Amino acid sequence: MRVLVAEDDDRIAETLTTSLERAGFRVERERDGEVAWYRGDSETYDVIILDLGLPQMDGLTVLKRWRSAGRLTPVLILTARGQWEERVDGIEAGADDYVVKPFHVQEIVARLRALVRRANGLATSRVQFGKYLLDLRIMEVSADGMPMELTPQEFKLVSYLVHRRGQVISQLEITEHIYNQDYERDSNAVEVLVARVRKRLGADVIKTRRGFGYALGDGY
Amino acid sequence: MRVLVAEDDDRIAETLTTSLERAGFRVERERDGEVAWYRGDSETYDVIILDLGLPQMDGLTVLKRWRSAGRLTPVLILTARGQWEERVDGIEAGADDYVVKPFHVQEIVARLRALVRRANGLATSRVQFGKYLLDLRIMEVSADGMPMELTPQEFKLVSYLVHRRGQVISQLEITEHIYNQDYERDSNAVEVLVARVRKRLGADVIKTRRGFGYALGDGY
DNA sequence: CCCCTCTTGTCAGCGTTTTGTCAGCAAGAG
DNA sequence: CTCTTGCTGACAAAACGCTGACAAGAGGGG
Repeated sequence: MRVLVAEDDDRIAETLTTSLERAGFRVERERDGEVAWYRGDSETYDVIILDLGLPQMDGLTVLKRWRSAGRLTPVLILTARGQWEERVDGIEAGADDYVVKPFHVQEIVARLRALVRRANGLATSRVQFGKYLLDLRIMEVSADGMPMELTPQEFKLVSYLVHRRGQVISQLEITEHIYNQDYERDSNAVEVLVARVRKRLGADVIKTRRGFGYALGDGY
Repeated sequence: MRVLVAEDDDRIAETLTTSLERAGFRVERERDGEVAWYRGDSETYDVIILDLGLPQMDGLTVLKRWRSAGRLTPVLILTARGQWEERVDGIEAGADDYVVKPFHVQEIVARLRALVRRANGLATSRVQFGKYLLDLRIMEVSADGMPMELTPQEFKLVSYLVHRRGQVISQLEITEHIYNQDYERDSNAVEVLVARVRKRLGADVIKTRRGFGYALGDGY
């Protein structure tokens, strides 16, 4: 889960960052509206948190530009208490949800999860794949009610593959989505991780497309 | 991946060149706006890096000319810090992304990759050619649902030919687009590759135009 | 505070597949 | 017929991904 936090207040941004990272998101932060705009335009995030009062280019403009360029990444906006017109404007500009400052971080996390789910077209936070059930809320994969005891990193990998079911995903893409930016070019961490997941869920859960990447196995 | 770097500052150009080459791009460099325009107009690059302050003809003009001539090659522009209007102008002139100088080279590389992905992916992820279906999402060519098991290099060749369907493509062009910079001028690697694809998909999928190059066969 | 456990990245070694090279051959053009 | 261009099969090198072992770091319990 890759999330962009566009927020100029350092304290807020840091609170968000730590909580989101703890919740398993990969956070990138931007304090300038214009820069935030082009990152949201050129990169693929799973969800974006957007403060409306940004320097350089205000959040509403940023959002409108994304939408008019066809970017459908779910956006959650942050507004100050009492500024209800802002919220209305935001929703009309294409925001998917909003949270009022000051906020509870858990609330943000919950809303983000909901947004991502909705965007993926998954009705619930629980997804069935093959004989397994992936539950995003409790971060668990189970089979017939029996939990599978995945480690956090393994869980991230499975979530991402399930999320992009039906596609082949390169090692680079996996690295970018489940690791923080410090990725070494020649590391076989992903391969090892895949092996570990296979050892737990069965070898055919993840299939290898040599030279291309990985995908969920047939029937998953 | 073929990239044109239009930049008059030697130091910047060299930094870019080495990093891009290390990242697997095939780099061509031009320091003069007018020449850059001509090359971008007559050659086919996968992506172009364009400095706006070029001698002879400024970058914005170059870009506008390409766009009005229908060249859709993704362009990333380089602007100086603080030149906010430049960026807006650039985007409106048809740039796909921009980076502010001074920049981190890794950032450029990441952006280029994103651009190329977007440009290739946005076109269409599934294309029918003859009895075959090319699916970029799962990196597979299939006939009646039966996957054809192409190797990565074979797949790249087919993708490129399909992408430029109806045109005759020289061996040099193929080399430039599907190999990294290290191509030996006297190598028959492309011929061998063509032979391998023919062995898999049938001899008439690719036809030879002796002395000129290759093209997709009639009916494909 | 120490010790134990769990997680995770790194590494070296291995088997397999992929790919470039080469030499000889076939075929088209003149 | 000759010359040039492209094709083919064999081979070897390189790339790719898998595995088991190891060690550093995080976290928990005593």
